[in-house]
Amino acid sequence: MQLTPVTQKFVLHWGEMGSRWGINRTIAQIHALLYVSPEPLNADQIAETLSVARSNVSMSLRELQGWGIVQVVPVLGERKDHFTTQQDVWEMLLVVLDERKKREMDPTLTILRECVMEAKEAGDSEKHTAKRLGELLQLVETCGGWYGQVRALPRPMLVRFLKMGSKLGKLLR
Amino acid sequence: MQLTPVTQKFVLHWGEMGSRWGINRTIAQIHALLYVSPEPLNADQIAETLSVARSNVSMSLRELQGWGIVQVVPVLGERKDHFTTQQDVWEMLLVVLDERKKREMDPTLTILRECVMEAKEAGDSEKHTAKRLGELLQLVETCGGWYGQVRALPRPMLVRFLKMGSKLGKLLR
DNA sequence: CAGTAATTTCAATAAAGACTGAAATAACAG
DNA sequence: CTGTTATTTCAGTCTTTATTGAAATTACTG
Repeated sequence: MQLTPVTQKFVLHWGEMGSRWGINRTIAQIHALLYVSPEPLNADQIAETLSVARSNVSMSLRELQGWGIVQVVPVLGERKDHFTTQQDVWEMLLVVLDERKKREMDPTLTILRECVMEAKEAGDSEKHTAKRLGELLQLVETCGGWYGQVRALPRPMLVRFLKMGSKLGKLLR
Repeated sequence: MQLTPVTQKFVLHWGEMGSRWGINRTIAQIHALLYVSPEPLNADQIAETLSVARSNVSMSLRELQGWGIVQVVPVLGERKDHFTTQQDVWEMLLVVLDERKKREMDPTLTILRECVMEAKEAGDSEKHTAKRLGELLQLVETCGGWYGQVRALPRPMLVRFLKMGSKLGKLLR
């Protein structure tokens, strides 16, 4: 397996972006590779193509499966596991957002609620803190609630909604 | 300067979240500290409170200023620089989103466009790649365009829009 | 059941990233 | 100017995170 120039460019960039968003570079590269690959790949092919250790690929694939964006597919006449990623980009985006919401936003909500409670109990000395954290909490809650609504839209409507863009202003009056 | 339990809890959590999103832990902690502080703080106070080196604080503050969410404020009768962060959480969110769009989304758009072009030029052999990257490009463009629209809404309308949530479904029919 | 292939685990190592402190520079006061 | 205070820079060090490869485990095949 040999990367074409285009694929290589994309894979490298995707890895770079991943690492800026707190995702391990190699994991992001594997994801990119699977995304553009016309066929499912097995772990050895991935390792060879990206020049990383087989064991690293194994762990990374597991991680990606944990995120729900990579899955094993059986390939006829092949004994090794083969892997693909979500082909529908919208679905992929939503799955990632769901997961990050669960992993980062929800715990943040919990902590913020606790902090606001505790700050209120502490009385005057923490009045300012309570106010600030309360505002932050509200923001996170609002965004979370909004996402929940959007998430529940049937796909075509969601896409329509996002493409609508320019009509937003009018719509809201 | 001594952190209260509530503040400490918040600062630590914020630092943790930061690092999951590709933002240096200390930088995120400083931001959190400034956010809840009733008054602007100088670099020495920050260093002492968070137990990090003065020089580290200096670099981190510079980074935060680069992101546009921390600024210097003059304090009467004080010679040292004092720092605050955006008090309005919505403004803060938008500033961060703008910046990440500029730093990560825009370059990604550029690369994707180039890749799609090159893949098309390469003919049949890259047909599949062209299709995949084209779909991804479309997604990123759609999201970017939508954000631009939302970003342009006057603040109150933006908040109203996000709080509306539940009416979204009906609205779109 | 062997025997072989595939995968995973994990201790050791390497690489990347973050932090410090000493020294340089800049800003100010008298 | 000169002395003092404040800030920044950056080479070296430390910490964390990522990666490897050998060994163990698991999954198949005949």
